[in-house]
Amino acid sequence: MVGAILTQNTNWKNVEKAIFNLKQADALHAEAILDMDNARLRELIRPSGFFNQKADRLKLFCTFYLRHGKENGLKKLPNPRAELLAQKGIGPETADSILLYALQMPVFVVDAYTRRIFSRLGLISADIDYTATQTLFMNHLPADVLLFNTYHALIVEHAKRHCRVKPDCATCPLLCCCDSAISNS
DNA sequence: ATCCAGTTGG
DNA sequence: CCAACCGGAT
Repeated sequence: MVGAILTQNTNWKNVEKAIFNLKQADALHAEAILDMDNARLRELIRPSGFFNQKADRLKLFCTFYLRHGKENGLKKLPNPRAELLAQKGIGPETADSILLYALQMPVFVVDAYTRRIFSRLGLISADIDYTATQTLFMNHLPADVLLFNTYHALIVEHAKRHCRVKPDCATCPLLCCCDSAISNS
C-alpha cells in the first residue's frame, strides 16, 4: 500500500529505495509512520520524489487504514474502492493497485502504460478514460487475481522495454499486430 | 493545463 | 546531458 502511493508518477526503482529506508528505520507500518514527524518522513521517502505531498498522503492514508482495522477491515467494507477514492491522494490507479496487490481483490489496474500500448496497437482510442479502459479489460477477462496481477506486470514490463514514449519497435514482439509500428529505427 | 521533485538509464 | 518515470490535486 505504501508502494502504491509512493509510485505515483515515479519509477519503481526509486520507490524501492524509499521503502528500504522505511524498513531500515523499522517504520514500514502505519503506527510508525504516524508517529514520525513530517521532516523525518520526508527524508526517508525522498528518493521517490514529490516527497512533500507523499509524506502528507502517506499519513492521511495510515490514519484511514487504522481507522478501518487494517487489511481485514478494509476488505470487509461494503465498497472498499469508494472508501479509498474518498481519501485525498488516492486516485483510481492507486486505489485499484491497493485492491489488487494488497487486498487480493480481482480488479484490473489501468495505468498510462496500458492506454499507451493498447491505443498504439489500435485496440482502444487514444482519449479513452480510466474507467472505460478498465471496463473493457474486465469485460473480456475472467475476474482472477493472479491473472490481473500478472497481466498488469507484463504491461509495465512491455512499456519499459519497447513501448516507451519514444518506442523501440525494431525488436518489439507485438510488431506484427501494431497499427503504430515504426518500420525502421 | 500546471505543479509536485529526485533518480535513473540511454 | 536529458528524457522518462506503474498519478493526483488544483
